[in-house]
Amino acid sequence: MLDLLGNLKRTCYCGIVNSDLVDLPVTLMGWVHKRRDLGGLTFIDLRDVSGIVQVVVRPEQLEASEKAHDVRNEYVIAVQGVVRRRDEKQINKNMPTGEIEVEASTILVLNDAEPSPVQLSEQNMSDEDLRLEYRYLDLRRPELQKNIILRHNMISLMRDFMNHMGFFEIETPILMKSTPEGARDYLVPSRVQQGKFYALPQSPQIYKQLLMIGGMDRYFQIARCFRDEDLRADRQPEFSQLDVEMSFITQNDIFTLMEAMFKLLFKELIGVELEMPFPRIPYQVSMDKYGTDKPDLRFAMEIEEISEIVKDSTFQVFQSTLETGGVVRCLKAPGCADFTRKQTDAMIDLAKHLGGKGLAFTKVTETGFEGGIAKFLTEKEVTEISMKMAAKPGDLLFFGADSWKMVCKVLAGVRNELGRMLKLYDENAYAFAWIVDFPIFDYNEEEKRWEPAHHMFTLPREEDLLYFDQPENYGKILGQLYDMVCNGMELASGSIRCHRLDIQKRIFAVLGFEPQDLEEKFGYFLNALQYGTPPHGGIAYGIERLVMILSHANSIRDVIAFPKTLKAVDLMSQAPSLVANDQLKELGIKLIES
RNA sequence: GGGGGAGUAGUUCAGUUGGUUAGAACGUCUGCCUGUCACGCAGAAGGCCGCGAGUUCGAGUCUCGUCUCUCCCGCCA
Repeated sequence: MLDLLGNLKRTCYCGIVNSDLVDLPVTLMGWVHKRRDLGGLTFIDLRDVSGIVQVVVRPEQLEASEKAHDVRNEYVIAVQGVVRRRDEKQINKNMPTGEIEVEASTILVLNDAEPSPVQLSEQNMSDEDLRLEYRYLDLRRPELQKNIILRHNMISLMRDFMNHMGFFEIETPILMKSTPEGARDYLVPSRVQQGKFYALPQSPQIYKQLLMIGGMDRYFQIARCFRDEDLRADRQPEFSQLDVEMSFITQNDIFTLMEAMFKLLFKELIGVELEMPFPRIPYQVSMDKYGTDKPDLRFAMEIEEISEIVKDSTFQVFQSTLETGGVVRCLKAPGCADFTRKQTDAMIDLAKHLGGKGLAFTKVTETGFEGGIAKFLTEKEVTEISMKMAAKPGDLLFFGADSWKMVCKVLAGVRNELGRMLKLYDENAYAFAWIVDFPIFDYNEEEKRWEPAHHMFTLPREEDLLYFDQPENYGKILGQLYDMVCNGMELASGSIRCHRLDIQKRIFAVLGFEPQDLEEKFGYFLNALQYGTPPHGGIAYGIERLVMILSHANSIRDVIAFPKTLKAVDLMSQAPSLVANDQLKELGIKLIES
């Protein structure tokens, strides 16, 4: 028999019942986490969002006792009772509320529950697809609730901080014009304007710049963004950004502001004191040392270029690589000379997996190099490589020989894998950095044209403006672009924007935009630039990635209340779904038979 | 679009070289139990071995295809 709540008021959360409340009456409401029925005595672990407390029901309380026998896991109940201190022998040290318990006088069964199709205990978790189908049950897991609440607390702190610093929170449209540069747009058909489509924002980039032109001075938004690209463990089709833009500032102002925010976030949320300021590493330096623009700086291992040393090498792979304009670079795995065949093979597989042709290696011994490609190297080469790499007996050297880009990718992958395997860092460490001075343009070899390396509304460094007249030097034009990275993850990306129409036009010229195309796609924005655009810049943070870092979550799905699978499906609601023909007809849309 | 991993009771998993009736634990149900907290004890129900072909006297096991989930590459200015 189910009870109704009536006028009963909850007086306390389960997880915060403590010894201060001993002998006081409480009314608790929550879910039956676990029932232990001893025949006479019944214990109920009662759970709500705050935690779990043990309720004890004595047989003398006839009605309550009867109900306690009948409840099952996940029933929703209300308990009226008195807080009691447990006897010394009965204290449960594994429970935050283990020193007390609630002696029930009445129990109301507010709702019953079918047996859960998913395992709710953390030890023996059900497969993720099943948990996603029953996400509302999965959300009852304290671990997941913790992440979602951490996310709330973080956003709340961000709002307070931005507000305190004089920013206005302004919402920008969700239905906007499609700009097919960059990621694929999610399109929304218009009924009123048949045959036309809105796009969901990939980011509010253009709007926030227009807000600066509009004189709003300092803007922020917790912005929902949408990208119709394939998913990853850290990528969902919809995600949130802390989007920030400010006028009359320099790159350094943004760094200072954001460092202050991070100091606050880490202190308040996880009690970590971050060291300030974060190191600033030029893009080129990061690529040279770590092979990536999002280096994991929790460990020191660095890559060295040895092309010059092996330029006359008889080793076929090095020779042909260098002849075709490639590079040879080396990564030292300290103390790894005892790697088994299986382990080195695993590294070679990783290299191939990342797109490389392979991975050369050799072991460093007292007398020189041994194994792998040792037999192809001259004594002089061995000496010089040893010196350059500061190699010691017992080390293992990996060599990447390919185009510069590919060597970077492969050795960066190997470096990260070694870091993980050899546990070269403290899991709880945070190594932040600003990566700065990105090039604005990147040459696409296949299509023989220049592409924006990051984004095209960026102000070039003043000293690089002369390169716009020198096509051979387009690649040297660096922008006032910056990323914040932490533990090998890109947390934020931003730039000082191009507020000058003349410079912006030169950028578009390099990218080869046809005037008509430009007008159609960005006309309204370029037009706006000519009416007094203040110097401005900003940054955008991936909210989910930040929560992942703070909570040590392995998957972005663990920090989103209702995430989608890698195929962009919501397993619970089965979105996306087919729609009725009438609905399509109204929109003027006809599906192609396939 | 490409490559790897996974799919067996409600759930998590085991299942040998292809060989009788596919097992365990948790959960569920029934009964007993007044200090449990992974409560205990006795019993029971519960299976399209993802799906479809094929090989075979015989397939959970081998082959091919397919679907789903996952990790990575491409992609993500």
